[in-house]
Amino acid sequence: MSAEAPASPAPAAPNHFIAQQIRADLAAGKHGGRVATRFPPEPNGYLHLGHGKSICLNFGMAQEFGGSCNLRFDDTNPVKEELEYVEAIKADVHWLGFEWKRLLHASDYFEVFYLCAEKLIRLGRAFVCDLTADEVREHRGTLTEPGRNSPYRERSVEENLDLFRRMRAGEFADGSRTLRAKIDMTSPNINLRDPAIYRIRKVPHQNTGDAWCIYPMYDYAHCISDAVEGITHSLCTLEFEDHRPLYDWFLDQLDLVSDTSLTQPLRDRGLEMPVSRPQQIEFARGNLDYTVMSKRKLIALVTEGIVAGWDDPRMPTLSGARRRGFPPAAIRLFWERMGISKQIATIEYSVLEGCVREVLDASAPRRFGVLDPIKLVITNLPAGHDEALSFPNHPKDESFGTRQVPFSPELWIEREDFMEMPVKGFHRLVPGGEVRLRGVGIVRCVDVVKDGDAVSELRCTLDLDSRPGGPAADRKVKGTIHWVSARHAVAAEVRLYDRLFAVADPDDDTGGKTYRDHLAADSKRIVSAWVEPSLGDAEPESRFQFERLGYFVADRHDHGGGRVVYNRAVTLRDSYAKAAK
RNA sequence: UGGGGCGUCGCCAAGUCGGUAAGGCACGGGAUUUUGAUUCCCGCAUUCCUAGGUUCGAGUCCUAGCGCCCCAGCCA
Repeated sequence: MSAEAPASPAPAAPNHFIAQQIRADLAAGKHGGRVATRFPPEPNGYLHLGHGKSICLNFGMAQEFGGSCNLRFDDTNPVKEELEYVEAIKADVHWLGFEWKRLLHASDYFEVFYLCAEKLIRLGRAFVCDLTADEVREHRGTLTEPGRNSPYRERSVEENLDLFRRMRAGEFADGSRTLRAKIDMTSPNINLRDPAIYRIRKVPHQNTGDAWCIYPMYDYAHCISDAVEGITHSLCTLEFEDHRPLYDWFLDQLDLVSDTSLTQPLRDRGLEMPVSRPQQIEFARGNLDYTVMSKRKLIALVTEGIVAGWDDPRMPTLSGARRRGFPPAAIRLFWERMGISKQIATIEYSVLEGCVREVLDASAPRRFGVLDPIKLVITNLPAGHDEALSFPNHPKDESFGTRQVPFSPELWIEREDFMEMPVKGFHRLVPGGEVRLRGVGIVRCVDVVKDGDAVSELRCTLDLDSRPGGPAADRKVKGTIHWVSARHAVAAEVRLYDRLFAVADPDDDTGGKTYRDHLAADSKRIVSAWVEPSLGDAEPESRFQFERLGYFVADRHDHGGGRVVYNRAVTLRDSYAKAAK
């Protein structure tokens, strides 16, 4: 778990429609004043930024209203899910800054689901169906035509009970039978056309091993899980809106609140939780432009080697964002800024970058690094001059303290901070011109040494009176540039990341294109940089502002043990570059 | 052509008893600045998908359209 502080400044209380609903429920005395939510990922992939929205919402609402939020793995389909993802998901939720009340699995409730199914059968509300998957499809009808009843729909309760028990006992082959709810094959809502409740899958489950060979379907398992966990508000995305009648139907038939026999298996195991009658509320998932978020495409990026893995800093996964150097507070701020509504919306990537800058501006210590070096020699200082200059670690926050930065007459400066033939509006170093070296004083470029066409060295004189504390320390010059002492500099590998996709909507497949055709050409560049010594032994995952360049993070995996490796999270806003366009 | 949703500024998003369009981001302009960063000012929807209607008054109510998203897994 990370040492990240939870939210920084207390944001205003959210007032979106879900918060309003919860407030109203609280005021009406529903659930005895309790608020309980849950984040229910299926452990079949890594969490991405979109999941972040759901995490922030669910944990955020619990936090806001003095309630609790559980982490529940929705592990009802053993053929798709892997234990490997479970640990990654837990780490991501923690990293984002949240703590669950209980860690649970839908599979914790398998015995309850089973009891509930028998109850449904006894109620005459469920039946064992022998139709094949194809036949079920034929009977279902279409969007505009009603479906037809299964020929097995009118089996007796006794026969259904017998068959269902034998399904559980493993007497039948995979896919040969299902347990189905008996609702209405003519419903305009296709979800209500006798949906499957249980299917036969003779596959070992990551938690229950081979204890079961029948597994419950999502619609059935989810609402019961919510109820037995005492969830009060079950928040999910818009596509489940027309599943809500089914969610309510199961719960109303089962009446888990009064029928305590159904939850006895939990109490027997010491899993004591208040049973509730939860309410499902849907909100729009969060989309980000310039990125793909579908699990399928994310997997493809990884398996096709387009990126270096799930936590490649260009990936929209939470682990990718982490490795990129995005602070968790920035991701929380981002989703808070987007808000919660029912409008399907795609937020601009620049909003995310803005949040990262905002959080990092306040929290990242400043440092010097030169990514594209050119030598600058100060000729009026003894060659052996060696001095330690004191710099504040943060321009606006003294609590960050100061640090010593070694200074000598041979420096590295950024190649783009010098222009032999300056364009108008260029405020940096030019032949014969002056510029301030941050914290050093004003230098004048007296000579340009070239190697062929390429500038190899700038020879400058330092105005000693302009040094800090000197009589001309306040003399104004147009520009200030950063530097690193060549003698003391530490070599670093710096990875410059940019957006993975070149177009705002990589999912747009008009003209037969795929997201692969929209990949940006230069989303990753590696440069050899010179950085100030203090950056050499920083802890992995420490974030800094390299002055005038951007925010960088010491790579989680590759930095340390002799290697100095930084990833660029985001550049600084650059109004000069923007104006030049 | 069935059902469920959604349409307010470039991008998000408030607007909840109908009372005369919040806020954020982006953008434009200016100030401060030893980061062309940050910060700070100022500007930025006579108009709410369209067309009718009700009303003294409509983003909010009514009617008719239009557009977009989701649903026909023994996936979640």
